Amino acid sequence: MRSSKKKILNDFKEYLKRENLKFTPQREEILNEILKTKGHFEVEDIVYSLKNKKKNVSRATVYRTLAILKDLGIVNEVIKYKNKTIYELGLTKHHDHLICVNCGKIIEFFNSKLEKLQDKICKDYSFHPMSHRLEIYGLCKDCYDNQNKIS
Amino acid sequence: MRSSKKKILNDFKEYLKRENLKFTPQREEILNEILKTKGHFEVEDIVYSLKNKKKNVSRATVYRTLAILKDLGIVNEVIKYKNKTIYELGLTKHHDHLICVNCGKIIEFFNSKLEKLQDKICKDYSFHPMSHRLEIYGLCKDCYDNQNKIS
DNA sequence: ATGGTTGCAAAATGTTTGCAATGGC
DNA sequence: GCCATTGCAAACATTTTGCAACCAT
Repeated sequence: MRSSKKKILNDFKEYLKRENLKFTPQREEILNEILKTKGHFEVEDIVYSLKNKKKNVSRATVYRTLAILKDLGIVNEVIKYKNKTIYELGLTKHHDHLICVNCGKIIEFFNSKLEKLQDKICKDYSFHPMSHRLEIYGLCKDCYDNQNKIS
Repeated sequence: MRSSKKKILNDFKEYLKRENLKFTPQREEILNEILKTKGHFEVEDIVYSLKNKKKNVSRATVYRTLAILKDLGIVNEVIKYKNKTIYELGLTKHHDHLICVNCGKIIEFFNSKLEKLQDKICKDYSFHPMSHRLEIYGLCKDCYDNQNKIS
């Protein structure tokens, strides 16, 4: 495993200590829940899972903890979709998304040329990039084939 | 002018007729306001401008009209930033965005190499692209300089 | 006159915040 | 014991919606 749960937990604890924050059961539960989630998630997912497990963690605490985890880089905001924020575990290698507008499938990809080209563009505009998000919308192979079969 | 205001207005009227919708003074005022805006805008900008001109158009109507204009392709949602939607006139040539996380400034750019590279990537994944959105977050020159001045 | 449209206010949604009680360290 | 943290509810911000009056066609 690239980054073990143990290591992440330690990073989290160290970060909290460094920032003079406290390691609480709630924060631990939230982190655990996020680590269990392999893909994308939103606040409500975490609240719901914890409630199901009879762990009492308030929605406010989830929001507050996510803010910390975001600062730490353990989670990233992926996108605001339908007025709500979607997060992902930020430990995986950076990647972009191909999103099928028909079936909703999300294909992840990474292309270093693309990354370099973006850096060059930023330089041209004297812009100092911190992160980026590329979403390409269209039809995945299956949906494209199906569509052409029918018509 | 690539697409005159007159033509857009006509497109709008035709679309409304086709969809069995009505051309109302409010819809005309909203469209005019949007056409006057050269760059990005949000709902509040439109509401505020119209109020200043003593044109009585409710916020609800602005939202409802924007939904129509979005379907028609006259406006596009650019991003959801800080939980609010930012729009732009959708008639301009395709471009991507550099977004300053400090001052919120949005810089537009277009790079044909980038477009071609994306097409290639899609081909590699047998994905048939229809549109895309690239947002690069970071610091604009001014904010970057200011930040480094202080510390 | 018919049926879409409007403004309003209320509701819905997602997120943030003030505060008293709690609990890490 | 200090001070960050928590849960709660209230506050906020944006967007959506129900409804009665209205108006474009």
